Amino acid sequence: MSDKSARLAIVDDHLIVLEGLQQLLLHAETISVAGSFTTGTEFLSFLKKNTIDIVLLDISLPDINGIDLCLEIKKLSPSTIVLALSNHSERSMVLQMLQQGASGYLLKNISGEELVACIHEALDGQITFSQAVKEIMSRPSVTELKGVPRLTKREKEILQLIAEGQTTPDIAATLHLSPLTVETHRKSLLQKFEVKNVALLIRTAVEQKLL
Amino acid sequence: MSDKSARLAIVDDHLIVLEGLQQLLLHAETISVAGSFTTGTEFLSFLKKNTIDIVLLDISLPDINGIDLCLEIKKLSPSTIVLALSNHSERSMVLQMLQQGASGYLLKNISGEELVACIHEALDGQITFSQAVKEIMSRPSVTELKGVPRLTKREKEILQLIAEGQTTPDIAATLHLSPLTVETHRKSLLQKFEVKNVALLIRTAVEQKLL
DNA sequence: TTATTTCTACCTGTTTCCAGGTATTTTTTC
DNA sequence: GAAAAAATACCTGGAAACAGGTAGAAATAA
Repeated sequence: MSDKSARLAIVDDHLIVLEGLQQLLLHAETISVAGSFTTGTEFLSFLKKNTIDIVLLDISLPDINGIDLCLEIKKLSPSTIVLALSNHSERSMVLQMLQQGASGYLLKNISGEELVACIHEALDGQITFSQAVKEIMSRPSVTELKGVPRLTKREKEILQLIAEGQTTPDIAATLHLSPLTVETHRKSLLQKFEVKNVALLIRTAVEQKLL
Repeated sequence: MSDKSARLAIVDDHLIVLEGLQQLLLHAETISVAGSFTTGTEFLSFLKKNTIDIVLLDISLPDINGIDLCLEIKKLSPSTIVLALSNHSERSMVLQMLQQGASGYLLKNISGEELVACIHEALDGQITFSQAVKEIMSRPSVTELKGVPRLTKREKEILQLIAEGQTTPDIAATLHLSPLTVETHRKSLLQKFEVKNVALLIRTAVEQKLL
């Protein structure tokens, strides 16, 4: 970043994590913890009056979710670098955060050196991940492995209605289609999911978080 | 517990949490941190050679789950008090841990004073919860609120098979029953869940974590 | 502008589901 | 030992699901 030590903020509703992070960053004299916060709003109001170079941001906060908060931070102070810090290692979460302008994603099982290294990388303008996240992002997604079918708009719509308990005639009525058309889509769904009835269809759809 | 300070161990795979807890317990001179571990097996082998009065135990560990670990600890050293420490606040988790001999359940958003207070309570032989857990356990369970039907053994069995995509004749074959009997149970399931077809049956069953 | 995908719709026939019962036997529970 | 709950099994009839096609129009991508 620069010559002086970087001003860092921590946002996490767990006191334990706050303390732990501060402890881990104690010996990095290039980084100074300028503040720690337990809610998103708290941090936002602080950010209005102070300059922060980088923020370690817990994704699950009591008042606002990390994705929205990230957006707010970037709106308020585009130069502030956001590093997501989370227990959850779902690809979709990582991608969403990056999309909102985060510069990296760290899991809470990160080590001290790794944490410092990642902060420096982020300050240098790079995108950075903790080791565990790198692995998750590099290996083929579960979606690809499981072969989650890509559904068309109509199919998603009809899947949703099936999951709501609607029968083929019902769905035809709500979508203003011929029941025969609905049956065709229904058949496509069963084929794409490689299942032979709605029971399995619903279960696998739920498992694959499509419902 | 006694006159000297209590020997406490921490088991958590997150370095941040380890550091944070140590920090929070630094000023409690009645408690001394005798060791911190990132895996269950690591701690178990330590416990074989050392005396530990109380252990703060993360439920989600890489090598062994908290419930099994708790049982192992109690087998190895029945006098060691186990306090579960977790991010997850599901009733069932809390109950399972207590059943395995844990003396309490703390969420990671606990404050420093609360943590020390809970440790002391546990050392005094009491069952202790962090504030957030108390609230969860005191209010009526989601199960009761939602009116999750209580299913008979057979019904659960058949529900499971339906969810696996088996048809009535299939189920009859696998359970060596008349298809007509299976149909009767199937009807009971639909009635108890107050749904009108399998699609809804499966969805609500999944939602209520029965599948 | 092709080529491909998606959406639409139809046909036939079998199987399964679902709704409405009734009823006996076995197991629990009180 | 009586009562309640659970498990078994049956019947009828209509509705819906599922399997196996075909096929034209419309939208999208190359």
